[in-house]
Amino acid sequence: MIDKIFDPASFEQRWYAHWEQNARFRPSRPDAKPFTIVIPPPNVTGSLHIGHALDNTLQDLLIRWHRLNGRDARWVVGTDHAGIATQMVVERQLAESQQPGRSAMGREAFVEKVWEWKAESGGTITGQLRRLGASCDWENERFTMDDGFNQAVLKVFVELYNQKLLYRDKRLVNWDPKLKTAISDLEVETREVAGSFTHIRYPLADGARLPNGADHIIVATTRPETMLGDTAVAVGADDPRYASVIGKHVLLPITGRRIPIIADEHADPELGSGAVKITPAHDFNDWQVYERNKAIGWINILDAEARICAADGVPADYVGLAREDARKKVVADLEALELIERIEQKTIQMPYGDRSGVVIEPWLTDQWYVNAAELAKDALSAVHDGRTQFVPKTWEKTYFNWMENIQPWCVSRQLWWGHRIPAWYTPDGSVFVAETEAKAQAQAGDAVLTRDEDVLDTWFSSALWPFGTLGWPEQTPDLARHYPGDVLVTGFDIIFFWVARMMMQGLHFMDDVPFRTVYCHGLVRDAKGQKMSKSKGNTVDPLVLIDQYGADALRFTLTAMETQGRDIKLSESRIEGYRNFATKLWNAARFAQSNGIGGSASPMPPAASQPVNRWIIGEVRATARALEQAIADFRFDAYADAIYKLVWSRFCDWYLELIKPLLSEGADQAIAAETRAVAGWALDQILVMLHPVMPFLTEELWHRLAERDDLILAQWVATDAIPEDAAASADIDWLIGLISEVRSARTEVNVPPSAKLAYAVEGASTETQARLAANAAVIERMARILPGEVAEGGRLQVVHGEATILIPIGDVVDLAAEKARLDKALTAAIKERDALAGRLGNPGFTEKAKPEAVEKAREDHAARNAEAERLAAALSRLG
RNA sequence: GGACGCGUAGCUCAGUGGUAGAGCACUGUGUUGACAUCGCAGGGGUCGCAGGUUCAAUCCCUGCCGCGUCCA
Repeated sequence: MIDKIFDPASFEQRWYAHWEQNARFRPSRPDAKPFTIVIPPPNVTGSLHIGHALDNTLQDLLIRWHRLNGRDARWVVGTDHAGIATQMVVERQLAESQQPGRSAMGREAFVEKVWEWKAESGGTITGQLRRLGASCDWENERFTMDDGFNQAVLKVFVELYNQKLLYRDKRLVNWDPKLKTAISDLEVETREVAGSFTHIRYPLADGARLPNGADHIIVATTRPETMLGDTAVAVGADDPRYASVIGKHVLLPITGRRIPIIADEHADPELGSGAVKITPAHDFNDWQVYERNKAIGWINILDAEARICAADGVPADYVGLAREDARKKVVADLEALELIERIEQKTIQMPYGDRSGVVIEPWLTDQWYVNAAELAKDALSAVHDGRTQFVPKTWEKTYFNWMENIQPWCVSRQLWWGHRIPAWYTPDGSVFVAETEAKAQAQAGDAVLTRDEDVLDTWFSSALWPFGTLGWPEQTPDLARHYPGDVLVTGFDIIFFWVARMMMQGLHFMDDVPFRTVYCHGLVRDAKGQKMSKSKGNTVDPLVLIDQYGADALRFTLTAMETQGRDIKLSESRIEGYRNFATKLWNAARFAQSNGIGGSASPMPPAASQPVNRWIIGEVRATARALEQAIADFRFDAYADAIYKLVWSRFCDWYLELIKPLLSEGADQAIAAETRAVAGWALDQILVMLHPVMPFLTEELWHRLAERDDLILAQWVATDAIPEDAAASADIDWLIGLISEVRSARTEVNVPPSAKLAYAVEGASTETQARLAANAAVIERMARILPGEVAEGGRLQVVHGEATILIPIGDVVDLAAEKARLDKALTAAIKERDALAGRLGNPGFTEKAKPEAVEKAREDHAARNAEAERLAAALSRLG
């Protein structure tokens, strides 16, 4: 029996364990068409946040739907080693437990610690995905640092190197002085902060003067300390203020160095003084200037932690100062020299590391780069020609824009946790790249080799996820079968980080796109629309919501709120509402069971003679069609809405109520049997259709209603085999309309719900009379009226179609209220009738509008006109 | 500065070239042994503003205002 109380916690985890233990997530379907999704691998350090809940709910919906539709559905799962994030977590833990730090314990011991940590804590997120109901292929769970993946990474690195698409280069990188590693452009976020713009006078050397007589050039900077590394001052070639001093020098204060005045396009005469200081080693633009004017050279004045280091002209008392302290000291020293023109307070843009939160320093180092521009070519054309499609399409523009302006990708990181770069150096600096040290040694001959200390950017391996997880570089059957994947579901925020790079690597190494469709969902925000963040304290923990409302309710909420191209503002009342929806279905199933309605024997609808049964079969069919369309269109909200309406507004509100008389004692046995069969079938189809969204509840009810195989592997609704039944729809629509109107009329004139009244009918067609007779029991039950003697006097008049139902209510009647009610209905009918008449009277409409629109207007006009007449007649009878 | 998105009921959001919808909230009410996590009935919107196209615009076009995001 189905319990009276609906308690999702009592069965959710039980069903998950059952499915997983019985290999339900990946049934053997060798002959079926594959359907493949690769999960965006969560960080192994991670715990499930609401964004994961959304992302994985949508993926699970697709996977379960296709599984029900007979596909060989495979959801490839695993976790990402998350280089920086994981290293930070473990380092923090070491610090908290007073253990020796990373550098104290050394590389090998530290990496060992991280593996230990992963073994202990790395399973958190996968456990949480299970709570959500994610039906992943856990038997083939992968990790971006497992043996197979390591092979893939090595092979990709070596091949790209041999193809000259990956190279070592000395250039400015985004240096994170806290983490002491290079990071990529994408890991830098620009923030606006309050800062100052310091205008400095650089004295001209050798007695030179500007045309205006000045003995100095004014340059302005937000970072005065970098002047210690200046190697030139640039001015516009045609700038009359400075043309005469180009080629001459200034005496760089504090350092005493002479640096040249050069002409370069970087100096914009329109901006400020028109002259700019050039610090090639600490500014991206200035490095470009150096590239055009190599003679000026460059001077590095910062160490890895962004402290001033010893360099040409840097006074000894600066060495070792943090950049902020050096800035103050430079300003103070310049002030003492009376070389500060002025200091302007203004908002400035500063680069910050997205992980460390500290100011990023452009720093000159040797790093490994991928020639992303080359790899981007095919990745661009693959989207242009539709081999991969973005949904919603608008994200394609974002993708194009970035891909068309892509910069070399810095892939080396000065970390210990990650894939160590397979490059070896000889003492004289020659480099050998190979998959193993032995192979490198073979290339290097007798030379002593030292391996590169660095590891690869985490995204370097993530980019291989769609094929690395399927066994590549081995040519496995899995790879042949499941690459390319069908859909990638992800947040738009990682289009650059991940999607673009998977496209590049997939096309390069597999010669095909990694997925046919990229579905980008929005961000989950709090109820006020604020981005959720730990620092704001407005995060919601999906696990808490699951405990409170059940995973199904959370899943339904996220599905219903996922509309294309919009972020989700999550409100708890919505989750509560869908928990109530689950309760509603639970109770409907309980009712079914108590009336002898059980599981159906076949996916085909039972033979049905009764209009109400034929009608619900049609409603199931229409809903299944709508759901199929919703899946085809990736309209998750439409999926949720359609099944919600069927369950609540059709099945529960009407069907179950309409069949109650058919099941009552003394009812026709054959009709009752038919009704039980149809009701059982319809309820089963509801469970099937709802299963992708609410897997736990539906599986539980599926088994409570009958003993049978699991719902997760059931068959989707056989829509093709179900004919349309317009006659049944017309019958039931008429009936629902009648009951609704009678109820409404009763309420408006304050007839107590308990009063059961007699009625007569006027002007009814034979069809209507037949319908009234056929549905007498239901009309009595739901409208609380039954045929009887109708006396003159106060009566309620309900106009429904061509018929008017007369319900005498004698002294109970509130004549004024009834008059007002009819008046209101009449006014509405007249208003619409006249609007339609106006349209039909307009030759422009009748001549130019589509014929079917004109026809519909004529029909509507006639119907409204007739209704108005009957309402007027009813009013006049009232007197 | 460039690009994109969004302004529809009190709130959160669907939607359509031809009478505007849902959930929640609100009001009134409780007859039927599935369900008060419920039922029934109801109120509430010049669809941001201004032009244009059209027989017809909330929907298409242009401009403006407001909000947001990404890139520089």
